[in-house]
Amino acid sequence: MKSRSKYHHGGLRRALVSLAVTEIARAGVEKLSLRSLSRQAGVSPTAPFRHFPDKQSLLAGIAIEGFEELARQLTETTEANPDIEERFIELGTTYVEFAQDFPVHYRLMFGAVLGDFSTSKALQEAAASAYAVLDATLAEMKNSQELDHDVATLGGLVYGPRYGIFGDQCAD
Amino acid sequence: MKSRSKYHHGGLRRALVSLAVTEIARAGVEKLSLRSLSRQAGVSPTAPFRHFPDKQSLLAGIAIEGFEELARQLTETTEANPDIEERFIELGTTYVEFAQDFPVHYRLMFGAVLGDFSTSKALQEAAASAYAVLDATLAEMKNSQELDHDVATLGGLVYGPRYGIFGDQCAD
DNA sequence: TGGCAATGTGAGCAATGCTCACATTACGTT
DNA sequence: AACGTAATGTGAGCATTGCTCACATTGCCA
Repeated sequence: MKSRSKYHHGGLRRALVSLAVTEIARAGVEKLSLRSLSRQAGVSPTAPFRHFPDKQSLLAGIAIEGFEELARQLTETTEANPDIEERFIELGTTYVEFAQDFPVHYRLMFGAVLGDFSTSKALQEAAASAYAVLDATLAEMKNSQELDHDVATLGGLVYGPRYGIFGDQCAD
Repeated sequence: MKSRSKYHHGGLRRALVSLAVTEIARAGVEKLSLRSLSRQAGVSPTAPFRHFPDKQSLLAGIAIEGFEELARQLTETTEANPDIEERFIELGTTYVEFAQDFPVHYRLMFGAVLGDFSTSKALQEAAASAYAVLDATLAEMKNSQELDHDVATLGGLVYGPRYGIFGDQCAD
């Protein structure tokens, strides 16, 4: 039974993320306003704070969603390509396609707009599990090609230092 | 003769850019506040608007300064390396060193935090003249190595599409 | 059925970006 | 040297924002 005047939105968190993405695509991150999102969702200005402690966390949430989607797609191409060499290339293609298909997510993930990943453990984990998919193939290549360096070094060469090129965003 | 109570700041524009850079380095772009900068510069809250039409333009100003500095450094290594092959490598090194030395500028220039370069002609020009330095060497390589593709294509391969990988930031 | 946690509300506060009318200064022209 | 105009800085003020707090409503489980 749904009461006609629904006091509870039902899926506000998801709605906020979705609305935020379209809003950012339309006007840019700097124009994003929680109050505007609230209005669009038909909800009070303070409702978003039940789902995100602050505005930054909403943005982090989008990035997390992006890393999850990217991990999903990378896993898919991994499974679809038994041959390591082909798989390696296809993983690169998948990455670029992801950037084209989810530009807003991509910018938040790799665009240096989120200052410091260390502010969100969930974000770090989401990013890590996406990189893990790549590392798996890298490890396999290391064996089959008898490469000298460890996976971390190889990863640095292939996709650069994780989480951007700056110290404050580097893992470890 | 300088009156003791200086009504005019003298170099407010430069001061604002400089203060903004340190403020961004300390707290991130999203925490940057024009009013805070005014306070630090010892000036009224509306003074910045005499030098920048809005906050975005201040950020664009930082990026412009960055492109100018980068162009300067690239030119320097160009002149210091007669051999084309060595020069090509050294240009890459210079780029990376620039990123390390001017992280705040670098983020604004290549970090997808400034939404659309087309909003500022000055920004486009500053970026273009930095890329021009690279294109010069690319053109020289094209001849000496008898490469088939034109410089624009070669540039795309070497440093990716200009102004980020997204349509709304691409030149032309 | 009762009670608790989750979720949403409304008032309200300090801060911000920006506009406008006005003040002060610098500086080239005469 | 005097003038006048453009450049630069001021102060009041407006709408909006992020966020807090006390309170209301609901879903759900014992």
